[in-house]
Amino acid sequence: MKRPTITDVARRAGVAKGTVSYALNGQPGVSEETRRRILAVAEELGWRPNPAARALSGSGSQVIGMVLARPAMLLGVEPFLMRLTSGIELELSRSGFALMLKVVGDLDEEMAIYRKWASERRVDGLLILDLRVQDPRLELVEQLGLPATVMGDPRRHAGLSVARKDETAAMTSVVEYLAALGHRRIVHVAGQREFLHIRQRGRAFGATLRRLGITGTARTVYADYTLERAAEITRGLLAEASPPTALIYDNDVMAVAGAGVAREMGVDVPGELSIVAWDDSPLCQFAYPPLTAVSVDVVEYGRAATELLIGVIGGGPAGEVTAEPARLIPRGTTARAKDAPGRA
Amino acid sequence: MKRPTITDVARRAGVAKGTVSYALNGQPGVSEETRRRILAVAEELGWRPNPAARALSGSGSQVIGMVLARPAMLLGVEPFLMRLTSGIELELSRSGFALMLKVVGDLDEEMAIYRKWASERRVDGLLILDLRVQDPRLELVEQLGLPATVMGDPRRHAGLSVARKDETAAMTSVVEYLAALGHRRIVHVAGQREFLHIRQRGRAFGATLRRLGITGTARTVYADYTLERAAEITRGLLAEASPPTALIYDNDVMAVAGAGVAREMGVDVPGELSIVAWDDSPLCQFAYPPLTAVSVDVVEYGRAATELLIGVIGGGPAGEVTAEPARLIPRGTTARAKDAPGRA
DNA sequence: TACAGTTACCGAACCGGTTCAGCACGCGAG
DNA sequence: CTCGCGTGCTGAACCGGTTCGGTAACTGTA
Repeated sequence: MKRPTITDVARRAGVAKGTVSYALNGQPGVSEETRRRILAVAEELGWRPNPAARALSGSGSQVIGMVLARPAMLLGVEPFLMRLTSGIELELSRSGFALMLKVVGDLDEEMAIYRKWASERRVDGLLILDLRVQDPRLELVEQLGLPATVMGDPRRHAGLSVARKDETAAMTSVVEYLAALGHRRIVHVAGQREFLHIRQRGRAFGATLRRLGITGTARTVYADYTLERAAEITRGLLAEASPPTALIYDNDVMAVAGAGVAREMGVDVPGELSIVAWDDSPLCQFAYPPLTAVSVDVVEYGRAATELLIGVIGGGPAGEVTAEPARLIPRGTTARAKDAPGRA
Repeated sequence: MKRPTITDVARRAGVAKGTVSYALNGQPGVSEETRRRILAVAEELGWRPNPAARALSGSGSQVIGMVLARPAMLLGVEPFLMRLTSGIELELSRSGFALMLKVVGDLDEEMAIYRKWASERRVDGLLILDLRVQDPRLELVEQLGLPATVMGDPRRHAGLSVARKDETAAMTSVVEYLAALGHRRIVHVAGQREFLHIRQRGRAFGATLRRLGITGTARTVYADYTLERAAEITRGLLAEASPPTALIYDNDVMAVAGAGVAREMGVDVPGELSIVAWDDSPLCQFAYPPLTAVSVDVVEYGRAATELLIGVIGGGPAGEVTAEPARLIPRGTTARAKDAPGRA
């Protein structure tokens, strides 16, 4: 009834343990015939490797780790994460790796987990999310010697792999789109300013406006990703003497909340106010009116990042990938600005 | 530079490996003085246990597993999952366990993972989600001998722990609430009929209606949790000759989609149509109008289920917990039925 | 004082793999 | 025929813990 070990296979096949190990791992030093026989016996006995034993004798644990450092309240509202996870799993399944997930409250706890995992050899590599502007994790991880893929676009990345996403190009296209609709008073209701990708969007937002010669009301306001703040900010903006005619929200749920506030205040969307949501999701499609959204193939992004990581764990060099450019999907929340000058 | 092992600690403390092991695990057979000395040395050297070594010599892996069998499309739209995970982590952190997460496409793959994990001793226990009406997983898991907590309310549970949630009481209170508002034409737009909790809600829905003497239009319609179906169904219902005056959705995102459809069709919410969402979330609060919702403390539910599991892994008997009763939180999407008879 | 029982510790086996040194054998070259 | 070398396999050490049998020293009892 007990699970067969490599010793059982060896005995049954009439060879030494070591030989079985070589055969099962496709290493040289075993004749083709013996290898076939060993594989047949292993199959027959239903042998499965014991990851603990493997991990103990130097091989990795076949596990990659991912830590989410977000207040519990914020976790639920992000479809992004689950879709990313789907993508990660896609790649993990092919390579037989498993995913260790940890949810913590802040960056310090996250780094404590990295230290723990490293010292316990719990994971072979890390996926690093939610890059900060000055991110202490990169240095730590490099110092710990753990392979990692950084998801985002860091300036310095200390020999780690990077899965980039071009926030700048995406934001530029959004602003250009709104500008082409005649919007001049545009506000970017952003997520937490600590996040690098948010900062990058903010910069691109400002830069594009300047390039297009749009000045004045246009600005970025940081909302820390909570819906409370997003609603509050939107309320404030719409109550201004000369309110914005277009709002860009850094995620879909904030956008829904924002649209709600507009409606509550009697501001017509998209008649008087255009809204763009970042990160398209089913919610965007089925809200009313359906939200114009910036769509990124998050699943593929997660998959590619994981592929990169597995490559490094396998001994390859650190690499880079860049996610496919985001696409702006116009739906029902964007329209020509009410006060737009007629087409030139 | 290498990480200290138990042997290093033993040498440094001048005792045998075995003694160190006993001391570090708080087992008897070591004098108080020696124990203190060993602990001091371990601390000084920064010793950390190697989980692989522990797992290899009989102890568990200190990991619990959770498999999500849902089509990738459905994953993103469920705040429920992330909040549940927060609760799970709460308990795992105290006990030093880690969470292994796997996302698969269907129940067969899920069971394959269970077999794999069991044979590889990857996990010490399982959290089983999304209970089906006839759920083949329960038997499998019992057969594999893996401790598990079943989240839901199964008829038979084969010696496994159960974390119950009283769907019946919750649904009953929702129906009573709507009935008290004068609603007679109520439809329950349900999730997938395969899920046991959905079925339980459906039954409770019907039973309560019968008890209250409400018959006719009232019924449950299964929407499979996709927003497409939910929107489509809502559209169909509202187009009927005698459309429902109240809709109960099995999750918050379907409810938002439903409210959108109503608006699109010119049906006033809550004037002409009341809407209740299951699983309260920030989205419910900040949608407009804010959604009346059934609120469950999902975080605590996850925590309690995990506590139960850890108990069983620690050798305790299988147990049961029941989540705190759901609370109905009236917000802006429910009102007195338009055609309600005056108060008696 | 002799003996049994306890306490505190030692030493070794063991978990299930990986890896390396070494050995036997066969084959081609000289 | 002998030497040298590559091939194919063996046996053992090793990874870092846990656990168990054994034993020396100490304690209590008759």
